[in-house]
Amino acid sequence: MQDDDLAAVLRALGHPVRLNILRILAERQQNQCCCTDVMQCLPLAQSTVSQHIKVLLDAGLIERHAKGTRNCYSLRSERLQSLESACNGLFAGLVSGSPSVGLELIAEPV
Amino acid sequence: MQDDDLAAVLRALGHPVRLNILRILAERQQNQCCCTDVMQCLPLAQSTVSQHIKVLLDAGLIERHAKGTRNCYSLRSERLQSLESACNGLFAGLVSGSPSVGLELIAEPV
DNA sequence: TTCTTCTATCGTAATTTGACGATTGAAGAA
DNA sequence: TTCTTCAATCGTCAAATTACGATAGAAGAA
Repeated sequence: MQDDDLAAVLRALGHPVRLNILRILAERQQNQCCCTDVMQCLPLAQSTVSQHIKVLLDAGLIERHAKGTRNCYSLRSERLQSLESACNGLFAGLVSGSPSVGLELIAEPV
Repeated sequence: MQDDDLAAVLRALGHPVRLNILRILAERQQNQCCCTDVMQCLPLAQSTVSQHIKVLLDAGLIERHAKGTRNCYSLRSERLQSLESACNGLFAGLVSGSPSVGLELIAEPV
């Protein structure tokens, strides 16, 4: 995952309401979950929820699929997985002290 | 790590310049790294770099220690570690579909 | 002391964010 | 058809973000 992309996704995650929306979607992933469902879990206006959903959509963290008269949302798990590995790479780089080199240099330092 | 805290830290991470600053600090963690050092790695004005550093400071991701006439910065690794585990918890919750319950419920679903 | 360096902060401006109500249009229901 | 529901989008507003140059004060160096 590219650096700007990682930053954009982290920024999208950087709001408590959006973290909650992701958790709400995760809880109901079996059932369909539309904007109203999310809205009823949050003390926010519909337009505000829709706006937060759009941020998550733009970050590629969730996807929309029309279901009759409603729009249903679900997590994009493959995107979450690549985010997870990007985060792991970031953290590993930050603690190892060599963020821009591969792991082989840890086994065989120059 | 609290939800608002996690969101605040993720938001602090959500800018490519700040990701770079963290990596720069990680690279030089042995040596001291001051604002000017960071500045020379980035195409930004000193005041802008200082501002980004402040965001990272406020998020608790780095710490400042005066070193003679300069201020040196270093990563707060214990903070990074708790962030890492919070992220792992978040991702685990999102993929498992039960973000607000403990892992024991995965072994013994109700 | 005076000079220089470092850097936090101030002031400013443009842009973005986060919230809201209102509107619009699509899709079923009556 | 008409009515209702759902939800994206628009317009607005206040606040925050991101960038910059300028300033100020602290700490060494000369």
